[in-house]
Amino acid sequence: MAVKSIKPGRGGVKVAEKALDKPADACAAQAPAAADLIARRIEEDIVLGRRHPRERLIEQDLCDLFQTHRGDVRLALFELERKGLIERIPNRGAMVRGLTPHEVRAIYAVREELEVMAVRIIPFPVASHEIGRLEELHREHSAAVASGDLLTVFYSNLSFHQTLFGLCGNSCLIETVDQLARKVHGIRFYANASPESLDRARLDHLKMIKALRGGRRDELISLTRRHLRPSPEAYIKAYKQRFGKSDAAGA
Amino acid sequence: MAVKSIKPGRGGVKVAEKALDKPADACAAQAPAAADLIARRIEEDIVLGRRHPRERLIEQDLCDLFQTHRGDVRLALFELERKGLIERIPNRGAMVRGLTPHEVRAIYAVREELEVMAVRIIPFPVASHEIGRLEELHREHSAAVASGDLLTVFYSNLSFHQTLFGLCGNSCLIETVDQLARKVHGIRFYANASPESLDRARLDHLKMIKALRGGRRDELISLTRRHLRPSPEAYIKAYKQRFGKSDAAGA
DNA sequence: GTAGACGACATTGTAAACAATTCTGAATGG
DNA sequence: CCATTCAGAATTGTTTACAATGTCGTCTAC
Repeated sequence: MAVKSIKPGRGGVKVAEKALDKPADACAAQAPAAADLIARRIEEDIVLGRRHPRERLIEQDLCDLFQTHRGDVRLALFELERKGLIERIPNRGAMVRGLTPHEVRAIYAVREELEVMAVRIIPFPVASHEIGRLEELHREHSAAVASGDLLTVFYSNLSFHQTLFGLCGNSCLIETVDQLARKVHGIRFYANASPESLDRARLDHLKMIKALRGGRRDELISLTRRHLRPSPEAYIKAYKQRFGKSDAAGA
Repeated sequence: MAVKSIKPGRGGVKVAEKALDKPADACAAQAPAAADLIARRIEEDIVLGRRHPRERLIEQDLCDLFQTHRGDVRLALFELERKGLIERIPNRGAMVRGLTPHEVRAIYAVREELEVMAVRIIPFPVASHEIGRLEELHREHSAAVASGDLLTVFYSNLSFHQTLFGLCGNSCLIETVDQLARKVHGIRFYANASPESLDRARLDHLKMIKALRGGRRDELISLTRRHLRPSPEAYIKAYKQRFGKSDAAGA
């Protein structure tokens, strides 16, 4: 178990640095990570309800499913744990994790703060083609709502918001907003349960687009705020009905 | 490459779920992850300047250093990439990554928003023993500043802010604030270069404690805001002197 | 009939070996 | 003297096997 050969001669530090010098500048950020895709797929399964809380995630099963080796699956699992979507117990494995009302409230409070910040710093006026993209996504979303295609509803809604917040120009903010949204994707299905909720969301989007066109920032802000409210409430209501009133949360 | 044995009989889904049932409720959140510790150590090295930008991170070297196998090191490297501290190029390896002024500005803007949110929602009045803890950390920080012990300055400053924001009670917010702070730990050394900066930070902390004791929330908020400003400016100034004025950032 | 111990098995964690990729440096030819 | 090619080596990525751990069903003793 001794140290084999710390540096076998050739690759000194100076040389090694020089080795990566060019690519560092040239091809900047791009992550076609293999294991990352698996994490994404599993995350999707979880938030779309295809994998329910408490369900176990066996490494070998996932290997067979994704046609890869355990190294990548393990990697994905660790990442999902870090994101808080699954729980891992050493030597015992991983299982998908549910959210408590307390956590949901906390997350939504931060989401509201950051999404409001995003629309607050969007440079006005917004280019017409950007608004056009939002309108197209809105049409897609509306059609899905009308036809009852919940999966498309989910994804077009996601794209709408990503596009909207993407206008703010602060990459860190965009990333953080996205990250928080992901944490609670799963509970959206509680809010999407009723057709009225879906339609209200649809109308909110329409109003947002109009406010954006009219340059009415304050209206956009209050719309953003209001738009977030129903989801956590629907989830918490369902949670209490299911598990009793053991809330243990206040903030 | 065929499927070996997807489920060899014994461990059915139902049984498997039941297997993890108890621990799920009992031992909740605790991550003594082996690989996570390595990531933490490397991160520390990076943000404390012990590893400078462009430096390569060789898996085998890290294995020898941390006395572990490549699996864990790989895991740590992927996590650090995800956090944005290092850059990984497929088949070529990892190297520590510097921040552009553009990124720094973006991160600090979000930090300001969230840290202000944190102090805004801290339940007042704050318990006396909590303020006592802050005072103790402040004393530690002051002593370190006086003696010029920059490492202790760094860590006691860190603890001070974690304790302060920890008062807000929103776990998601605490986590996100911490995460963003980590991204820019490295650039603090630019701000810490001058003794005046250190002393100003020290005085800020003192004022924060006083505002906290006096229940003057507005003052605490403006202090929090002001406290964040000098660091990015110092970094950007140093960056421009070093690399020229190729800023490419505005927000 | 039930509680506790035992053995088999499923699963995770670790280690080592192998394959693929890419960098380095020298040799060759113009 | 410089560009190109080519072999060697370092490093990463993948596969496999093995060890460690925990769970489940059963068997035995009371």
